[in-house]
Amino acid sequence: MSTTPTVYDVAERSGVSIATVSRVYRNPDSVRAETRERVLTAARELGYVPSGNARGLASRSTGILGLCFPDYSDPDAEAGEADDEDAAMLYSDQIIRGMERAARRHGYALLIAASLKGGPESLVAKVAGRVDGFAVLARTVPTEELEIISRRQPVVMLAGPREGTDHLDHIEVANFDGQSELTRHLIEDHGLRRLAYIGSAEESPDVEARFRGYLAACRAGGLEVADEPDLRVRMMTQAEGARALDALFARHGAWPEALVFANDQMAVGALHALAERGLRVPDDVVVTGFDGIPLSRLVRPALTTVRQPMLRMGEEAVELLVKRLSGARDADPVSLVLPVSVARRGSCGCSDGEGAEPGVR
Amino acid sequence: MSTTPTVYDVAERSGVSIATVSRVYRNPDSVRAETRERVLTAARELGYVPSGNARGLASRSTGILGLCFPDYSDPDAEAGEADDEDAAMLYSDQIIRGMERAARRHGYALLIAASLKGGPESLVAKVAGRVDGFAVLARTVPTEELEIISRRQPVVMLAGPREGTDHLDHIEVANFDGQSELTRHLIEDHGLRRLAYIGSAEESPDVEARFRGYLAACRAGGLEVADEPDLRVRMMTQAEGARALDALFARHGAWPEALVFANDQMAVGALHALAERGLRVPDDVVVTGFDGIPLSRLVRPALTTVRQPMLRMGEEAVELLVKRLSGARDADPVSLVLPVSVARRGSCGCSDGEGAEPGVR
DNA sequence: TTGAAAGCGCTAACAT
DNA sequence: ATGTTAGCGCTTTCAA
Repeated sequence: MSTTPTVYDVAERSGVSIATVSRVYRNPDSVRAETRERVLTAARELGYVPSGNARGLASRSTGILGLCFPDYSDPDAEAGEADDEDAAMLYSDQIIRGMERAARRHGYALLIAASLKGGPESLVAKVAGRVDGFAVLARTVPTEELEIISRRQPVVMLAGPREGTDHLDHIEVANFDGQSELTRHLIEDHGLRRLAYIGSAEESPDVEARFRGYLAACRAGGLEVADEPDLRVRMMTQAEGARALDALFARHGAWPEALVFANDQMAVGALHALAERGLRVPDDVVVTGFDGIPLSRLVRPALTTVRQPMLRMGEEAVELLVKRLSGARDADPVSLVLPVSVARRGSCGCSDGEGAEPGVR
Repeated sequence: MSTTPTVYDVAERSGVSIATVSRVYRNPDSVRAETRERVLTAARELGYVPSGNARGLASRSTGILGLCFPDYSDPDAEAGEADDEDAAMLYSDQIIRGMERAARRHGYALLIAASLKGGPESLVAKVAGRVDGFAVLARTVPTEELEIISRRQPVVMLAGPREGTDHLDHIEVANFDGQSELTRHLIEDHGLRRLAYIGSAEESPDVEARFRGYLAACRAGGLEVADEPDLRVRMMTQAEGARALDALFARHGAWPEALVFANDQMAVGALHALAERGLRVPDDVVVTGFDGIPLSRLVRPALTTVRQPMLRMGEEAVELLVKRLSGARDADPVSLVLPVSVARRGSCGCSDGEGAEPGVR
């Protein structure tokens, strides 16, 4: 681990110029085979590895794509080793996976970084300075900052609404459509009329879109509903989902026929709490979620929910970036809305047997 | 997205030297507040973002740690959207998570890349050239190549045996101990004597270590066992786990009292297949796994298994790298063996109620 | 096919 | 507190 060999060392040892050494790596065919071997041998003997930094600097490109996502670290979470599945974390895991896969196909590596505010050197700047283009999960970075950076390099915004970032490529999921289709299913196919919606206090645009989808379906179905969710929780966790029941019990005269949760975590928590109270799902009350996390298939009854294609979101993000990087730099901003699908399972009264559920009884 | 502003542009616009611009970013306090503001303003107006490449080149460090892992892309896997949980993928997800978390704590970002062989520019070289240090999942990269690279920068090897990489830092999990403790539990605490071990055809060192742990415990318990697993499957998937039963049925005169699988996936598959055959677990036959994937808690009966601390593995890897990077470059190679813990659950006949199993009934 | 030389954008002494 | 000046290790014309 002494000194780091450079092109000069390799050049000297193999008796060629540094230009030739460079060529051997960038465009092997442009060098006579014999020379090439000589260079490669010298490189191996010296333990030479090209410096990505120098390369990037000279060629103005890094071969790296980036992803910035929010810091989900949960103060409470430190407790258990094998934590309970955190939806947000699963969410970003999937996106990472999707991006990595697609990036690899295109010959890129992936740089990931969770937000963490610091001096003038914010997270994005760090990432931005090291990649050819990157994706940002909504609400990770001030839009103003993104505006500046996107003048330099392709940026694609993931999830959230487009507000204030019309100049950026953008990918979102059909939250509105998904929730409204699910709600329509409850109303029309199951004939339910007393629904309750449990959303979150924090005004996440995605969650709001879901609620609006719910509202639209309710109204289309002739139900009268307030402009506000029946309940807003703080965290969208299982625990809060379970607790939500108490709040609803306390508040409602008429117990609803269906509990429409803004995500799966809460719905699963509710499922659990309902069981403890001796209420049966879906017979006594219908429960639905949103996201389609793996757990939603595993609980009994399996959770009716809306599946989000998060892996695909990561892949699409990379496709968009790559497209920009190979020419279409000044094309108009693209806005993709990925379709979702309603998974009709046991918790709304649909058959529990949609396909095999391998390994779980 | 026209030309990219540099320190020179910012310096000129704010009437200072490039050195001052640099200082504003690297060490804000060393610049008079007024000057700093002027620079920052100019930078904002210009849309300036420091080039990570130039920085890295000049300062000989990137602020990035890396991870290379195998390409798990499964030819068959393209089928289902929300695939069935792939153990290998979960494995690397966890490590990524752990590394990202720890890296962030230390102010590093994380560069991830799955293997993919190419010309003289192999994956590692690409990663290596862009990070201050990195971790490699065993069997991702030829040891020879690692040998060369590790002369330049810290490398830590994850999982696998240490063979041929004694000069590298290394972290592994106590596969032997875990499997032997689990086996001991079956023999001593449950009084079982006819066990069958299902391993894999591919000679993964980790899996071999598990088998050796099994053997050791069997012999310590006075059982006579062959030097080979009772069965070797090709893929360690749920499907193969289920199929393993047929093979065992066909081969054995005496049906074993316990099926000891080399991982959870297979064990879960077997659980399923046993249920279909009307065999009850653990009454008719005991089943155990290895890994402690989330699914292992969710199946019924819950799977007795050995939990691997993969998240922690990622964290420890970063700690090791950071330590090397801050001085201890020439210290002797470290070899960590992370302890595992046996999760005694329903499938071996232990109480099914180890702690709450939130949300699942 | 190969070499010479001019940067790429920044940091880090060393001056002032 | 701020400016000057060398590089950092590579890619890339332009010549030979």
